Amino acid sequence: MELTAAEENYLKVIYKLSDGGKTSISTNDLAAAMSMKPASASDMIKRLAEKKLLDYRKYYGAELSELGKKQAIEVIRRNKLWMVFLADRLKFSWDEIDQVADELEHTRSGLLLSRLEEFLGYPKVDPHGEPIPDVSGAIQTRPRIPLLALPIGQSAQIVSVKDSSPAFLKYLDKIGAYIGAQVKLLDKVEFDGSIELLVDQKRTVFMSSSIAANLLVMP
Amino acid sequence: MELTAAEENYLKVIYKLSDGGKTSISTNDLAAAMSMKPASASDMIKRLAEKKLLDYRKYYGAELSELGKKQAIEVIRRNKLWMVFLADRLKFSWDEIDQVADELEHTRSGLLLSRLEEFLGYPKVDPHGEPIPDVSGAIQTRPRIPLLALPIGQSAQIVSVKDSSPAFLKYLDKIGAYIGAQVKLLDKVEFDGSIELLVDQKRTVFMSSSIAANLLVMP
DNA sequence: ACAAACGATTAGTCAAGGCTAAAAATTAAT
DNA sequence: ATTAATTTTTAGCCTTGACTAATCGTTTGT
Ligand SMILES: [Mn+2]
Ligand SMILES: [Mn+2]
Ligand SMILES: [Mn+2]
Ligand SMILES: [Mn+2]
Repeated sequence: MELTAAEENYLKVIYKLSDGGKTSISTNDLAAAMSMKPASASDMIKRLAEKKLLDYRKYYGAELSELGKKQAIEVIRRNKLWMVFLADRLKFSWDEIDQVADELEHTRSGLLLSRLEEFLGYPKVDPHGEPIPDVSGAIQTRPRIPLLALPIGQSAQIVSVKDSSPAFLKYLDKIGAYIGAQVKLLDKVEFDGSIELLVDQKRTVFMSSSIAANLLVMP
Repeated sequence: MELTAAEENYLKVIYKLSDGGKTSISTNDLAAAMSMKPASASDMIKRLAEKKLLDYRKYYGAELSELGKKQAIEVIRRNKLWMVFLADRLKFSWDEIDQVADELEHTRSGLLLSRLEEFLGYPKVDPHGEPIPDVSGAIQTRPRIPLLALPIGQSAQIVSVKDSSPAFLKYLDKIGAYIGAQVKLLDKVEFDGSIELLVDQKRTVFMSSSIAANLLVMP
């Protein structure tokens, strides 16, 4: 079953919007996430339904089928492996990666993918700290909590960022809060939820709650 | 001027068929080289002419314009850099490379290309020994002659292969005649043009003239 | 309960890029 | 010089995947 690049793009976004294909998504949400018009999304939903990639009841939203889920995960796997290549080997910064990986992810060649994975040393997470699905489609999730949920005085490792905007990533860079950095929550301000953080045992940083809310850590 | 993948594929093939864009090519030849129907090639030629990528007189063939030549060389450059990546880093064998590189070559990102080139160490030749155009489009050709034209007793380095068929490449592998290998022409049989060759100062090989005709060497 | 608002689908259009079949132009053979 | 063969172009059709405008269904506010 050969999917086109457009179909793969839709599947990937549907998967992400619907929390791993578990919940139903609306036409307008899909269109917005794809930066397209609702009519186009509606069209594509109908076609994906015909190909049995999702279950669809008119006017009531779409949900990925098992097959659709499998295909979406495959695309995500390709995307993340290319992300690792771009970040680790080609020294792309976080904010430059996504667009290029969105193109490379559609190169269809089983050999390419397995060789790339081997070349990269079988990475387990992408540059944002998200787990990479393995060859069978299994996604190994690690226990992680929002930085804000960490008890005062406890240390943890930054494992993931929820926002990918250049501004946000640039800020993280500035304070040294990269993926894998060790942090310790020194204090929480009750009033506005802002926090005081020790980064890599070196630097103390004050951070607003809206920033902290986008960081996930592993205690 | 954004070119589609289809347009880039045609330009690349036109360039190669027409000896660097210098001579005019026919619709049928182009169609055959693209594995498409003459009607489709005719269609595309018309569109490329409208975009000033080639000069075209109905019924009399097409020739690349300076602009078209420049674009074609750019595609070839991307193609060859990916080839080097696939061969050197992902350990693809010669016969597995071409199809995948034909897909990767269309990924459009100036940053990607320059970083990839840097990562690969600014290679000068592709895995077949063909020179890689530099960033300005210049192609540095090296003096090279057919193996058959080498005088008896003279040594030379294999720099390029003219055939890319799996069977041929497999044979070269077997006798150790990779790109860069040092060879010495020991003897020529007048009758059938076959030759006796010393490969890498180690092995003596007998080779038919049809094989030898596909090897280019640098004395 | 019904109208208005909102969300989703359909109808119709377009461009790219393939195809087949038919027509036209060129080239080769008698 | 005609005719025949070959090459090239055109005409018409198809699919994908976008769009706008119009319509249809559902949900909400009064
Ligand atoms: Mn994509
Ligand atoms: Mn290509
Ligand atoms: Mn067309
Ligand atoms: Mn459609």
